[in-house]
Amino acid sequence: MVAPERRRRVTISDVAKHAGVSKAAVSKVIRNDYGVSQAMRDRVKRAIDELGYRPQAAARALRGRAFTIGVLMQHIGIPFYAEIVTGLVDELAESEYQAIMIQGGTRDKTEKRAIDALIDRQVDGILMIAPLAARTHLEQVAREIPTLVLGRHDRSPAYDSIVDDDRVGSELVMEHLIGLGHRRIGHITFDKEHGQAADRTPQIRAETYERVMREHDLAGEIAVATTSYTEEGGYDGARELLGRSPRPTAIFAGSDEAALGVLAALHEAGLSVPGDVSVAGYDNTKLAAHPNIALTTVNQDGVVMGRTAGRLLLERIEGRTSAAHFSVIPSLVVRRSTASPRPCPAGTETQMPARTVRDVTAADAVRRRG
Amino acid sequence: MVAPERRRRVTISDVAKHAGVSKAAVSKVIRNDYGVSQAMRDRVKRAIDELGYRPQAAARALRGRAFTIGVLMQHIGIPFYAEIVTGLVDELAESEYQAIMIQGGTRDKTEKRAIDALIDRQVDGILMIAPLAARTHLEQVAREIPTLVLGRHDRSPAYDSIVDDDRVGSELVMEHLIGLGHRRIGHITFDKEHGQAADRTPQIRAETYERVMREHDLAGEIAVATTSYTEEGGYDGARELLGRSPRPTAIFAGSDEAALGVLAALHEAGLSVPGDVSVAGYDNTKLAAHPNIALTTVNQDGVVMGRTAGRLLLERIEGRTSAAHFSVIPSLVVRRSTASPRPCPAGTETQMPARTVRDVTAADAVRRRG
DNA sequence: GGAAAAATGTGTACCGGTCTACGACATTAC
DNA sequence: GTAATGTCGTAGACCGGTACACATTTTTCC
Repeated sequence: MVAPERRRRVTISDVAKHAGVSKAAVSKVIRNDYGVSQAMRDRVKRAIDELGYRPQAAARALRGRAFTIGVLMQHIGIPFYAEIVTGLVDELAESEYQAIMIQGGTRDKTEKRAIDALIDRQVDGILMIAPLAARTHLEQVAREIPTLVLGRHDRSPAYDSIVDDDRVGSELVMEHLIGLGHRRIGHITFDKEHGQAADRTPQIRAETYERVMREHDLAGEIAVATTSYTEEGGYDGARELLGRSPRPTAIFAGSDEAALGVLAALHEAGLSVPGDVSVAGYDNTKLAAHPNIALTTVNQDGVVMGRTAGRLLLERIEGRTSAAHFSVIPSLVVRRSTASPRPCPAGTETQMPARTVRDVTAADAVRRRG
Repeated sequence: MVAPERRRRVTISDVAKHAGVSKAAVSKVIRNDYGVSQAMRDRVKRAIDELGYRPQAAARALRGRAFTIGVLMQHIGIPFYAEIVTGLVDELAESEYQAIMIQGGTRDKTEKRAIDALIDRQVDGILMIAPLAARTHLEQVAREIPTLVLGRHDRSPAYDSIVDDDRVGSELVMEHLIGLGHRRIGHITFDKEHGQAADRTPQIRAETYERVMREHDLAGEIAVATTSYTEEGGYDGARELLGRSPRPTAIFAGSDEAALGVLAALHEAGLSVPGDVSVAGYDNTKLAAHPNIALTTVNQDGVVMGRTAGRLLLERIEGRTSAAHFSVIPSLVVRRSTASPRPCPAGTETQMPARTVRDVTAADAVRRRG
């Protein structure tokens, strides 16, 4: 067997020669530039097809664009991030741009390396999902490359941003629980001491929890456990809240991850859900939807966020200079983990619709902000 | 406020000028090339630090390497893929290479576009996780760029490959169930009719199931439902198996996804797990580990696979031409979804350790194959 | 001490595109 | 008929690196 001789790739010069025109002409056709006759266009396009030519991104990047959008995320295994990427990829599908993902990890140092890697690869735009970096660093990056930050509440005129409206989401949960008749509602949050919190999300959720409690004259029932938004954090937080007397009849965990820990703690304590304690989360992760878990939670439409991100980035690349900030309205997903505090007649299970999603349309869900 | 004037990036020429040497010298230092004195090295390195220079990947790619490994996957939200990437990133951390991920989607066309995108971006190596493409196409890609295919059983001398040893994994499940005393064990598999199956994985699992049944003189009890490896497939398959009389006391679903569907179907039928029916899956997804699900399943060490993939790709890039094929030995994770078929005395729950993972060390888990 | 060998640094042609400047030609205006 | 304008195509510099060829030292060895 002959060694597989690596055949040289077809270049723009090959196409030019094959079509009997100049390199410049081919380039113009590829980029849909001005100053090409229809005849020329057809001719070049035929040559491109015949040779199976595809421009090399690296060469293009050197002078013009790389036609690449870089997406930075801590970890690729997070379902919500996957939704965002789905939306982004969807939006970019019609364009010539390609999305590439890079893992930044959970440490400042590794994230910086990842961001640098994207810049070094000349991406045309960067979508940062919940980055750890300091705001000044983000602004510095944005000065070099169109940047969109998703999931952080600290806006900047230097870059676009998209966030979930955590106020609305938290209100939805609280009004739901209170509407069911709960009064002793606990909350699990976290602060900087317990992990990397470059963002105010937990604060907003906790503040809203307290505000709604007060608005319903339940200030005396406020009970917050400050741990972290992880399964362990939820577990610890739940144990703390359950230790109080009287114990809460409902727990609003700041995140689904934490809510899973809460469920584990309740399971261990021999308490039933929602019979003894109702549980609600935030984020609508895939786990939350599973019938064996059936967690009431808040859904952020990641796909819409991703689509919007793609659109905004393309706009920026096309030259927009003013910053755009979007807030996406979440919706409540009621499942079987929440019910009225009074137990139902023995033997019958709470009859809540298993997967009622009060969805808003994409158009409603996104609203432009000042 | 002054418009943020985009400052020109520091280039190799800037460094050369600042250090008072030639471009070529700087390039040599960067690449650790032969023919540089220690004095020169120090001088250039200082200049690099002082200016904060980082080479531009696009420019490097044009002539030499891009220092980029491309990872193709259907979807970034799959936890097992995330593990692989973790291992890969870990392995690459010491090198100068960076991993970028790209979504291929679930259709041939979108996958092809993604692969082309990687090639156009001049990546130095491609890791394809369970690609859909035909073998000939993969070989064609491998002729251009060092390629490693993960999770497909069809080897080729053109590219390296890493697979889970599905025979061993399936044996582990079956021996476990039979060891518990089960005889009527059903299996859920899928075939090409029910989805994209470029690979023989389901076949191997199903064949092993049947073989082990026969080896234990249980040929008469063999019951296979052919649906798909999805939650819906598991649901449908379980309903089919449960319809038989007598119904199986255990179900070995070909994948965790399918197992989740099985659980849903059992739940709906009012059957308890593992009291009435034991359930085992394959893949050890994150869901399977959750206490509310606690599924007995087979764990493939994705991190080890990723690390191995990284090492093999770097070897290839360095010039290895012979193909390497690795098989990773999985391990059984026993959780609460499996127990002996005879119900325990009423009131006590089956006492199985919740999260016993019989782990093999990384060294044992990977073994080289002809 | 002198020749051969090794070590070190530089000049410069690339890589494959993009893009500006410019020339040739056609069309319209006066 | 000539000038002005517009359309179309090409030449060639350029992007920021790499790597080869070569000149110039320095070292090694008799």
